[in-house]
Amino acid sequence: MTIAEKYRSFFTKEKYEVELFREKGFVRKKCKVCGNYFWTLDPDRETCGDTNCVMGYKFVGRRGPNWDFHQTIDKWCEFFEKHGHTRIKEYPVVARWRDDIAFTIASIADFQPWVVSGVVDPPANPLVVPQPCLRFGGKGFNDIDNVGKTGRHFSLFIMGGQHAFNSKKWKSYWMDECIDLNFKFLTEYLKIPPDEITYREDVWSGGGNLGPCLEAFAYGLEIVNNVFMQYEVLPDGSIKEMENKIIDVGWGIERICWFSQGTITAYDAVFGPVLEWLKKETGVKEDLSLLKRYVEASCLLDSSEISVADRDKIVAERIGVPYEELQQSLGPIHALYAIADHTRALLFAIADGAIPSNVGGGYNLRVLLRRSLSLNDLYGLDIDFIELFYRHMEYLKRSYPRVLEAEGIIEDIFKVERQRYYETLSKGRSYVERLLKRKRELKKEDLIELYESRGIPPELVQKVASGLGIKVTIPSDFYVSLSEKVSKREVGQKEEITEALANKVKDLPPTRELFYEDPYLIEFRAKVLRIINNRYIVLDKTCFYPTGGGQLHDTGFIGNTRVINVERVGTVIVHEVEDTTTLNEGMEVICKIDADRRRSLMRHHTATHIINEAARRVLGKHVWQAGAEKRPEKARLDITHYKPLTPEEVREIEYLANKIVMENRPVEIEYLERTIAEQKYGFRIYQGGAAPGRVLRIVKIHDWDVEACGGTHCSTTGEVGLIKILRVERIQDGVVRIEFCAGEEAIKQMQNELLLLEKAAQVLRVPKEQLPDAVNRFFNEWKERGKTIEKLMEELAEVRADALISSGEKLNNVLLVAGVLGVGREELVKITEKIINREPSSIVALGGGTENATVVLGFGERVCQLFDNAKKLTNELCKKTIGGGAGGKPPLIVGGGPKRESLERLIEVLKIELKRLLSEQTFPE
RNA sequence: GGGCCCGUAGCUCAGUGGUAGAGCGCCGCCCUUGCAAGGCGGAGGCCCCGGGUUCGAAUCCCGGCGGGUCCA
Repeated sequence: MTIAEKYRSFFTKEKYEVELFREKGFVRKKCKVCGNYFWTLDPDRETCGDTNCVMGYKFVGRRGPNWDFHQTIDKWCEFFEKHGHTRIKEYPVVARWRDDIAFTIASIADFQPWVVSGVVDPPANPLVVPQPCLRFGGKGFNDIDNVGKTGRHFSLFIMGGQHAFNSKKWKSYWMDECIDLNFKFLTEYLKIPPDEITYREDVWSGGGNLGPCLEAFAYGLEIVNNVFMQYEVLPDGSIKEMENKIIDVGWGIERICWFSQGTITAYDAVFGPVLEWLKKETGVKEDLSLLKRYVEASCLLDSSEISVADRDKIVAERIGVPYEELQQSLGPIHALYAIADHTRALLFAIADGAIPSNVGGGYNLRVLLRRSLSLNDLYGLDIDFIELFYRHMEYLKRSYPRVLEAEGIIEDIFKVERQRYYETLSKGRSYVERLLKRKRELKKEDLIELYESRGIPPELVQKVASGLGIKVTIPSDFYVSLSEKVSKREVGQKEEITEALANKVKDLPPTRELFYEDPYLIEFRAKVLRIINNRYIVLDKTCFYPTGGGQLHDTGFIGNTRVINVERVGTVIVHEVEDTTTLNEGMEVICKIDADRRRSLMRHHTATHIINEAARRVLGKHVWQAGAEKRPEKARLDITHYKPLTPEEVREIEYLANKIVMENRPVEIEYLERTIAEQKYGFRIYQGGAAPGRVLRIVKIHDWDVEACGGTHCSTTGEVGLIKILRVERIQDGVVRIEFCAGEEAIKQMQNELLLLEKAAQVLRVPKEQLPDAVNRFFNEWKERGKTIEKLMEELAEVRADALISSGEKLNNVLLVAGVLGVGREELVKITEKIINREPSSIVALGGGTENATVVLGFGERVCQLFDNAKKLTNELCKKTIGGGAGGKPPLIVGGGPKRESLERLIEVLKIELKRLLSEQTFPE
């Protein structure tokens, strides 16, 4: 049972009955279909207004105010601005200020967690924001498949966020005024007759909060959900009234636009000229009446419980059109809708700095892109995707100029991804072909393996198989079996330690942070406030930097005890020390940090900021920091980039970074209120991920880089000294790791590298400048020599084989060659091969080996099959005499063992055994 | 963040503990008026790297590097 279900009975009629309902005379009724309570002006109404309850969309063909996409946004904003709201700039769809979600999934996400929890003031109150949101589903595979089919599902949609914040400090409106505004917009702007509007009661929960919500419906479409965040859920499951009560209203901008136009689907209304162009380019013409019937039937089927293929079959039956005919007729237009949606979502995501990838949120983008390509191929649409992206850009830029950020980069990303996709497909195809030639039959496990490890969907397997005349059936539960895997989350051990410490320091005042006041301070006096478990020390002030923001902690001394770790626990800084016997709570101590270590960390941190921007200038605007670590000896920076770095790019980045160092630019620190910082510098400041708190510490390298950062920095770039990139690696699709060092470490590094070269040059006795040529020559010579040796061994084996053949004894018409030679295994094998190839009626048993004993048995073609069990015999004898074993199969058996001294005896025994076996048979001449 | 798959000739890949292979491509010769095709011969391998197990590792184990893929 969900939290919302648990508290459903708590939310009684009174909790929903707003002023408007009383004033206008709304009546509360129970929906005869879904059983939910709803409010309406029409006393005869029996259903709540949800699509399923009223059996479909009822506004199609009904003309409203007829707004296009941009007009919808403008009108909607205009209405709320007229009623005291401030329109704020939308947030990116990539949620960089959050560490719990990859993409912005709702307008309220803009204000979580800092504004919602009351730590940070809202940018305006009340406010509206037409926020682009990405949703890829999460329940299952079906959700994304809805896009294009139901007429209302999008992977990217604009949520018209209407928010009002109420706290001790902030006052705004609550339910009465909210629903009042709501009703005004629906009736006055959207011109919906009042008695067509219904408000359905529901309970909303999310992120540990709970509250009543009223969903507004008209003509079978939910247009807006009014959520009132009012309660928080405590750890014991009980609820309590929140201090910050927030109005979280999400308007479906696409739905309003659709509603205002009365088109068959929302796509027709929203994509405007882009969809027109797509239709013209591809020549796709939809059968309008069939499409209308399809949407009417399809919108009733719950997408999360039924696969799209099944749904289409049901729809086909309901509207009385054969399934195949339906597919053929509507498939292309559905594909166009989906492609228009997916490419729009990709455009926004890429413009905001996301990159398709095989991990994280990037994977969702890859799925969108591949799905678009596959639909394009399936219906032979032959869409020029690059132009499509630019058409979207052209259309969207009026309301969302930031999509232009994708200009120039989106082609390259698309091309790289497209190539990868088709490579995977063609490799997959040929792999399946080979597999089928070997196996003829594929089981469910095979199909799953093909899909999971090679990305070959079962449909493709089926297609390839039928080309070879093989039938492969896809189990109906195929995708279900895939999703059955359970993922476990590991709880960090470290978390538990900090949690235990947190309880022991929570009564202490915040530690004064001297490292921010003066990053060059290395010695200070402080008072010991607390000693915990003879291991942890809290001071009243400190310049020991605690691990954070990717920068490692400082080390040093408190009094004469060594500091080995420093962590931030809430607002208190805790020092972990070796022992505390010389310290007492309350005493004053002299503390000193390891200055060299700190200096090195500062250089590495400033260098990280320099490199980050250098990479962006060299590689493109899509580059964002995806993680970083600064250690005393080196640092690493992960950046988003969609292909591996070339050596030239690496050199260019390194060069540019050092140029900034040499220009000795000032590094300035400033403290800004979060929302002011965002407005002044944009979301680029969130390079290091989510920065906590109300006030942000902004680190600014003059005319170069601005980031919210809690680290210690050099005061000018010149202090970094020198930046040396050590190596780059691609840690996953879309993320490249740059490892580098700065200052003294960089000098050491360069000296070490030079030393390596010098050592190598010395070995080859050439000047280091000639090293590449010399190494190349030596390597080639080495290869040539290997070939010569091979040839000589071949010849030698020939000679030895000759000698052995003439010295062998003939027994029962078979030539028996046995003996011990002073050669290694490889040579023994070669000699044996030569003899048995030349003498079809021969048996060879040779011993040799360099350190260990080796024996090789060979059988000529004509006697071969009579010695099937020779391996077993040899294996046993080897084990017994020389302590090893033997293997292989006739005509060649190889064995060996460590007891070299018993080799002669082994060969003797083998000879006797072989003679015995020979005498038991007769062989023709 | 987690899982799975793959690294062998220039390319696509077979080979699962015991002689490193195939197809395509490349070079030479033969056949042909020429082209296409065919026939014969040949060159071309740190079997990704480093450890370990073993008498013996392309093959098994561990680690690393490189690529692919599925899922949260």
